[in-house]
Amino acid sequence: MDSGVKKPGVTSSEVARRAGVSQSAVSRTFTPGASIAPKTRAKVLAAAKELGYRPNAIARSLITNRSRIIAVVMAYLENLFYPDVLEELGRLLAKEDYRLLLFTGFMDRDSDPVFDQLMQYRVDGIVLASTSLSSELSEECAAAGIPVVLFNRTTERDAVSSVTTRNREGGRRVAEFLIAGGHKRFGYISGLESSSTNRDRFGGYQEALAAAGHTDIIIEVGNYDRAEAETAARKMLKRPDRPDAIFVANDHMAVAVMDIARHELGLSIPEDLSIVGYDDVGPARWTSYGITSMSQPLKRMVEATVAILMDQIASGEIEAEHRILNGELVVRTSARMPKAGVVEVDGRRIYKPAKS
Amino acid sequence: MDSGVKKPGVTSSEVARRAGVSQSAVSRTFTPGASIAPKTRAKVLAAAKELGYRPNAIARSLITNRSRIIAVVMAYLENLFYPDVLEELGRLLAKEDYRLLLFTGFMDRDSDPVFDQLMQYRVDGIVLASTSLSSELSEECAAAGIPVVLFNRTTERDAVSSVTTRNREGGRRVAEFLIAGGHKRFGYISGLESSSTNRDRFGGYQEALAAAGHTDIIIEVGNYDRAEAETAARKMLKRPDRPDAIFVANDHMAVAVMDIARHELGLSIPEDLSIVGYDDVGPARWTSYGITSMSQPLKRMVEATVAILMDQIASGEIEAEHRILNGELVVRTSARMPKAGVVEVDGRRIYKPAKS
DNA sequence: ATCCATATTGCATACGAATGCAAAAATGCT
DNA sequence: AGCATTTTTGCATTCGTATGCAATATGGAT
Repeated sequence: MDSGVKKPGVTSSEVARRAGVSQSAVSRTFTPGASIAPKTRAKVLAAAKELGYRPNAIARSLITNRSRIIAVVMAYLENLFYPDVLEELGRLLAKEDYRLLLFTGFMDRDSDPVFDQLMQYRVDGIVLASTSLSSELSEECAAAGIPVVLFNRTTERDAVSSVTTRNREGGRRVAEFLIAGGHKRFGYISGLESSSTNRDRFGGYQEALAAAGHTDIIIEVGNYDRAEAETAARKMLKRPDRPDAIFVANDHMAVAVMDIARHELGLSIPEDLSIVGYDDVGPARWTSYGITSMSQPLKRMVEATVAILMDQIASGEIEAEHRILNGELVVRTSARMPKAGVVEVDGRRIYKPAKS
Repeated sequence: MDSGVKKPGVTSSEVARRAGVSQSAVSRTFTPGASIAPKTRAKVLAAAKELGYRPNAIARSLITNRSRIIAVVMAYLENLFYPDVLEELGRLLAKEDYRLLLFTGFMDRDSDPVFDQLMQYRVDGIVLASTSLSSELSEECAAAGIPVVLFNRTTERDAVSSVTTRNREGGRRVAEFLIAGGHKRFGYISGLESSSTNRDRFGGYQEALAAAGHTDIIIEVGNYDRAEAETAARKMLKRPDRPDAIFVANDHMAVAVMDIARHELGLSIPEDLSIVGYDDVGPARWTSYGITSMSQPLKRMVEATVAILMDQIASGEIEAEHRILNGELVVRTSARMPKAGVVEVDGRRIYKPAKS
């Protein structure tokens, strides 16, 4: 229609004039708890609709000092786990009437530019699912008084909240499962060595293996990256004493490892080699892979994340809270099955050893 | 440290006082083109650093009437193509000093709440990569004077900009490839029937098949959804006259179709059945699938998208622009190869028939 | 040293909505 | 009807920054 010079932008004052009331009345009409007579309210709403008025969130933020925006920092989206998280986060935040500002695609050292942005937009909260710059960034934000939740990771000083699963138990469970399956030589393809998640998963794995007398784990580094995982797999599987069981730190890498093992090295899975992953993400469920994997209860993790944020925003108190959820070892076809301990729950097969 | 009551928030006036200058000087220090003496600037910067000042983007937006925020609307992220797009978009937008507000996870009819949000936050531009609510939403936004770019889709009335690839040619190319491969019975597993992308891909496929005398295409609907694609594949492949070549409207579904064909129905690919997909997305490249697929030049598509937005924002003119890019048929192992026409470019094998 | 052109600076105001306060209107009660 | 409450309303101010304008400082040329 019009040549679209700029944006028009109907203001509350215009609506007020049109409705024959004060600007305050308009504001109160659009403010949930405010004192406004039903009759006035109706007049205002009518005028607003006629003019196509929508309250300006920017102006509102300026005065309320809340942006109703949550920043989400994710290093990369290649691993489907994160898009899934993102989608669920978006859903829950929308339900709480919050928007999601996404920061992604920079694994570098430079946390500062990101931090600057966060501060500049006065976001009400932050979800940190970035592997690398967690600690520095989280400290800064916490210091600035902005609620932060570390998603699927933690830092030593627990000054900042986090939502994780029992990674150590998970690693232990994987080891028990593989031992019960009768495996003899164990490998581990690690994630980012600096990440808490990786340390814990490996820690539990190593611990349980050691308890069973296996102290020689063959380790390669995958850094949560597909290409690096491929290289790691090649190296590990070309050894004369190649493992007959590999725990891969996440499914994203496990998929790559399986591809290399099967199609490049001609190994049969699980006959020649068992593989267990972590996350229970989409591709793990695809029949071409069927990865036996420690699940992470994504929905509940996201729920907890949002709950913590909402709590802290509402109370103004930033007290670090650590939510640690349980995962399950979902049994599929990528690893040899133990004789006992696999039970069926809701159509899924879960490894649940009797003792523990 | 402090009990974290609320957010402190250093203001430009505080910095001004500290630096012994006016608030205007502070503002100008942080405004790229502004007139400010180097000496003053230095003083301000020093004071700003001391106090930990960052300009308040909210307040700035209020007065400049630009939020430097681009809204991205994506229906779902399950298809890795979209996370990839998202990541690249984030990268390029960041480079232009724009933030990315993500809306996702609502396939429903209700475009209105989303639209409301967009308007309330006075976003400077919108990228619409949502399949369903494209047309309605885009019209509304365009009417409001906000630059909109449809990503990987179009509408009839070309009042709103779009970035797509030659889907019709793509469909045609796939047909030519399959015909050249000596296939006899052709199937198509469609995406959302209402989407322009699906219509075009199928249109080209059908057209080229018809030109070669094949008028009986077996069609099932997959709606770009994995589960539906599985059902579609089962139905199609259990027919006595099952096709020996299937064009699946995107790779996300093609993966599911391959899983069903191979593991549920025991078919060999490409011996018993050839499959061609679209997008050339991550899993298509994984060796377990090796999907022959029409590529979409993601980076260039995103580049074009951002370019259009920046143009329109800068000029204030909203003139619909349609960028249509070329894809290539990347040949892998999921479909029988024709005798001729496959050439190697940059280590990838591409189907490029001599004639056309 | 003087004067002019140019570069800097501060003042005052604007952006659009929210809100404390006091005035006004509506309601309840006797 | 008269008075005490309670509910609504409008006024005026505030949030933090940008910017037009006029005032001032700076630098160069003569």
